[in-house]
Amino acid sequence: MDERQEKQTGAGRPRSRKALEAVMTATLNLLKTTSYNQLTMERIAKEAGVGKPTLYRWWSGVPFIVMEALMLQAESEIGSPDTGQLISDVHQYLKQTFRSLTEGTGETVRSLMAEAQLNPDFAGVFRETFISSRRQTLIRILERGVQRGELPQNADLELIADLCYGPMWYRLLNRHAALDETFAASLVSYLFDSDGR
Amino acid sequence: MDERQEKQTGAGRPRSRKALEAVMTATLNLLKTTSYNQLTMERIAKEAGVGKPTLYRWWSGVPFIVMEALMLQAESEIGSPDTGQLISDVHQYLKQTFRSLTEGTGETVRSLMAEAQLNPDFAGVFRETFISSRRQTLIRILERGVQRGELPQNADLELIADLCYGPMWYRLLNRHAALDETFAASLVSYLFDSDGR
Amino acid sequence: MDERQEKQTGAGRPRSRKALEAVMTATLNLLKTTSYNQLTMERIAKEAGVGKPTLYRWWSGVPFIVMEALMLQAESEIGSPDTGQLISDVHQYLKQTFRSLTEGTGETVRSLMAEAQLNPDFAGVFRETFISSRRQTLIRILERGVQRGELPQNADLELIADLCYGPMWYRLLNRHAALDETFAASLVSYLFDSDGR
Amino acid sequence: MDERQEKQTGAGRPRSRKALEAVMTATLNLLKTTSYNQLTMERIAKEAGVGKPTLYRWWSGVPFIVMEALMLQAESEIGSPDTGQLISDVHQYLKQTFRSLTEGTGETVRSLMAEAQLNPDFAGVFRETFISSRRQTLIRILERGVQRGELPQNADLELIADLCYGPMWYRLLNRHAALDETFAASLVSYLFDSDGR
DNA sequence: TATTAAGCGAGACGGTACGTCTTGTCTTGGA
DNA sequence: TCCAAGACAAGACGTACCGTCTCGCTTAATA
Repeated sequence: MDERQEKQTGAGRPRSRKALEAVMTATLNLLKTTSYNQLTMERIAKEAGVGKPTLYRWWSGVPFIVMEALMLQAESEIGSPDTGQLISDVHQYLKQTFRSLTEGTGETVRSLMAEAQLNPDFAGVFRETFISSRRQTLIRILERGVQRGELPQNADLELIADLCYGPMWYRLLNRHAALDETFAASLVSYLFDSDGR
Repeated sequence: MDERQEKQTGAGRPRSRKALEAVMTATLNLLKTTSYNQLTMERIAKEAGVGKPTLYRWWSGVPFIVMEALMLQAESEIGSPDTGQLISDVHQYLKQTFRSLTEGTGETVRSLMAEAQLNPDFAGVFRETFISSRRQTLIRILERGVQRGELPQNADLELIADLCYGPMWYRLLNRHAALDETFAASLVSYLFDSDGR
Repeated sequence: MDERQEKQTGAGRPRSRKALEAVMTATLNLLKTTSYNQLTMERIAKEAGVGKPTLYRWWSGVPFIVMEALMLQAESEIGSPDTGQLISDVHQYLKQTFRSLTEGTGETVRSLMAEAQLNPDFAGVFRETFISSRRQTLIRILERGVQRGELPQNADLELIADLCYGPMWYRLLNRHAALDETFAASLVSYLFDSDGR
Repeated sequence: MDERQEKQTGAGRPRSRKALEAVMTATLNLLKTTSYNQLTMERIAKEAGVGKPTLYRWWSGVPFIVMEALMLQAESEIGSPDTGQLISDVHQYLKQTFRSLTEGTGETVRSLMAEAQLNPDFAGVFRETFISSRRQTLIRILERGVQRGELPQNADLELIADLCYGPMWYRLLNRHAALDETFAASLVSYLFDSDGR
């Protein structure tokens, strides 16, 4: 994922791990006190005590830095539950995800999704790095459901994934209702429990 | 929708209809050839042959202009189908909406949603003016379904609306799959047809 | 000097004397609280409760209004002394002029002179209307001195006028020293009193 | 005269000599074809091929740039004559000064003096940098006259300086008569030659 | 151990867009 | 018929960031 610290062919000073860490820390600090759209390369550089060229050497813009900082922070915060039952796996997973968004990173995640719409260079990276991995986790949970016979062999897992993630993103972005446990329960119930209708 | 030209309390030159129209036209023209995030107040002013202060007198920024232009263009493009049957009403409505997004305004709508994430001043206006009206249309369709007995009296219409709009926005923003007729059909089938699973 | 309030030939609403007076009053009021270069046509119009086009109908810019207001205010504030003696006439006249500048209009007069440098349209009017009349007053005092034999028949009165007014303007504009009575006395003494050297 | 390029405390890209020179050249060029009050920061930036922030980094406005350009151009154009005689020294000095103003920089100098009246930030700098140095030159000439006994020990040199510079500025600003050699001669004669009256 | 070249901070650079201000003209409706 | 109110096109203002560049200092692997 990161070919940056290798090479080191001949002489010369190696790249400073310290600078990278300072940037990540500074970014997370700034996100605590200011909103995403107030972040600029200049501010991050100043806060991290790092030169702008250093920033540009390793990242091509603010959203790339923020995404990396976010993934570094949230690393393995959300696991993949395996209770042996589809409904409770999905329920668990959604609850975890909602909580993570509500309590912490929601604002920033919203901003990154927004950035991905406006910045084509970032869009691809964001989807393949950030979104895709989480979607895969859900798809794997669903696949286990198919194996167990809880879903039909020909179930459209992509559609079901959209039906789980779609409403989540919709509420996250549109803010017309909370991403709380009630919502997770209703969602799971409506989607998987025939009696829930 | 626009109470501005009514103010006209006493004296004073009234708002120039010509300038307003020039701005709307220029904005739509620019959107045809450039992407949303290349739009600037200055470019719009120049294209419309209008002074910047005139722009700022009536709109507080690019997204507000774009939203108004979009609503003016799409006025009544999407109707509210009434076939007498819930499933086909929803199907019809989603198909219409998807087509409108796919063929024309999708790019710009995505950008406005993104803007709403990054620009708090715009967020409220966007949701209350743009999103809300369309959501109401769907809710009304669902209510008719309840009246006809196609949905139970206590059905959670807000949840169902989220399950319709959520996946749409998710695909629009995340671009991992098309907003085509197949998707509309699958969605409706999964949500309302017990045999569709 | 002012052919504006006459005519009133046929029908129609007569021109408002009230508006003119309001402009003059408003201008003088504004000059009490703000500096000349903060004056704008718009601010004067607002303060006077007058439309901008009305302002432009009668004056072509801020300095023209200010000059008229100033002359209206200072009308006959400075007389032409006639003590029967050249030296005391000039001394008297300079003292009067210095006092008027120091106590009141100095700031504004400085600004008008500055404006005349930057604004060719104003330059001519300013010199012919404002400066010239005062210069003539001094020249007349000097001529009386020639008639009385206090100055030689071939005295260069223009040069002497420059020697009186020049230092005054120089100190007014350059502010390196005060325009006080001592200065008036020294000036007269150096210029007219052979023993004063 | 310019302690800016010496700062260079530690790191950082040093001030670009090229940019500085381009600005000076562009300013002098523009002054040849347009009048001072048509000069704007934007035009200078464009003509010099320099960004506006670079201009504002080093100068706080148009008059500051113009003054620097003028001083750079006129550097040591006017010397301090020393003929051994007061009258001819002053005469020489005034002739030089008049010629410089008449042939070249007069227009711009007038404008700067005007600017100093309207712009308090500029006023101080202008007087201390531009005016003061020239006044000192004249005062030194007069002091030599005192040492030689051509002027009394207690002569008021400041007054005499005002009597030389005052009429010059008066004619420069008021334009009622030329700044020619005749004027220089009359002035010197009236001020220093008892028989000249 | 000394050399040496890359990485580093700082920050100036040419640009672009911002949102505000003022100018002088115009267009209404009310008096 | 004249006016106040104020909208209009134009364009300069001074600021904030952008992404690139040029410095001189620091630092660690190579020789």
